[in-house]
Amino acid sequence: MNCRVLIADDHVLFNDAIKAMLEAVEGITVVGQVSRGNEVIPMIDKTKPDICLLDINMPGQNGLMVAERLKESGSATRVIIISMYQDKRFVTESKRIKADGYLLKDASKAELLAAIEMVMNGETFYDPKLGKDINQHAEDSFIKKFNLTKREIEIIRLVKENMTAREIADKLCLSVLTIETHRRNINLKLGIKNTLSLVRFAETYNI
Amino acid sequence: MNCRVLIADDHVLFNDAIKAMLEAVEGITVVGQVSRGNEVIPMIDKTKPDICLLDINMPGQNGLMVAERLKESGSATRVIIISMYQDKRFVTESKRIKADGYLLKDASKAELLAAIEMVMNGETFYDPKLGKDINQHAEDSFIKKFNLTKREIEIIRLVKENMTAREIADKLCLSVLTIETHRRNINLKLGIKNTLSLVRFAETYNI
DNA sequence: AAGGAAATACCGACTAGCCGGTATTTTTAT
DNA sequence: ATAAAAATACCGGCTAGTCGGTATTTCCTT
Repeated sequence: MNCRVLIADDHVLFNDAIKAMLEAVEGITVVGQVSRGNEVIPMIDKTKPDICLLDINMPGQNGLMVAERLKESGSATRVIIISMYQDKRFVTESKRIKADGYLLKDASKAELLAAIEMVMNGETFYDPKLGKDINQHAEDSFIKKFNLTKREIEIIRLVKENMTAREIADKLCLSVLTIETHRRNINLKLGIKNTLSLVRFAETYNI
Repeated sequence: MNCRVLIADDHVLFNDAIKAMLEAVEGITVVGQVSRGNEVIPMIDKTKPDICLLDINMPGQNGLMVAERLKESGSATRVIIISMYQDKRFVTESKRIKADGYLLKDASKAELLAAIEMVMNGETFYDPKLGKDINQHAEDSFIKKFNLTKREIEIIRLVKENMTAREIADKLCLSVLTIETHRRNINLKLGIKNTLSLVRFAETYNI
């Protein structure tokens, strides 16, 4: 397959690097790169790429808005959103505007190439790390890695939502003392001492 | 020149792309890539790179803390901070810990190569786009928007580093009661009630 | 059925943070 | 020089969380 790709990210270094990486791949041509949202569509009109790799944060115009306008115009160019955000809101919005893919910057080169191939084949590719099922899998391996129980993980999630032990106790119909014991055990297992560390841990491991 | 480079960024895609881009350059070898802060120094010990390209935001340990520890240990590996932040505070901190370079992700491939060459020649390279007026202005407008004082912002930063009021008091040679008063005033101004909210605020507004 | 793990809940004591306030000193702006 | 803002520090009282422990019940695995 021969695939023409346009890269759009506000970080020129990222653009340059992705271009170098993709151009080493048989069958992929990088036709251009832009770093401002409002440069994307004019460049697409000019170079007619098969796929546009599109960051969300860009000066000039937001990547999702660009993608929406592109799709509304009936363009043949497919769009893969490349984002650092795992945030469900961005994923949901990407699906609403019918973006052809959504990849996290945590993804590997291999995953990017897989996304490009699937999208070229007319399929969509949403990063497997997004969504509930990945959370289930993560939860299983996560439980094993840190020896956390299901209840502990549930409580970690509620702490992450900025709930106090009392609020968590009320929500789960348990004693506040139970919650505090769980938190103590969690802190022991994770080697941490306070709420902020726990929340950061939860964010790092995407609980 | 033959230059061995280690890449450290939490986004694997960025790592993979930078690796591909650098390996196409005569005289540069990528000896490894890591995506967690606490993996950096063990990998440096193992691969002995000439230069480490180091992001600031990484799980496990902050890139600047890693760089500081590296410099303090007398390592021969030079450090170029690669950051999306133009923020003067990061630049200042990079200089304080004697990082060999600081490059924005807005920089181009050519600029990265120039930085690598200068640093290999024993010079430092701080991205020319960095400048006082932008960051000073950003901080000024931030102060105005939330009506925060300089001391309050300083304390917010230390809270973000997970320091207790007592630890902050010791560090600033003030009474813990002073710190608690500042925190009270901060919470009042921002309309928040606890440490987690404060830290999230600080992260959202990039303090 | 039995044993082990998870979950629940409590005790006492401590640190940390929050919340209402007041007051004085220092620094900055006019 | 003066006024205002910022910074500093304290009082009393509260909630929240942490830390050492123990004990019982429920659930799951063997």
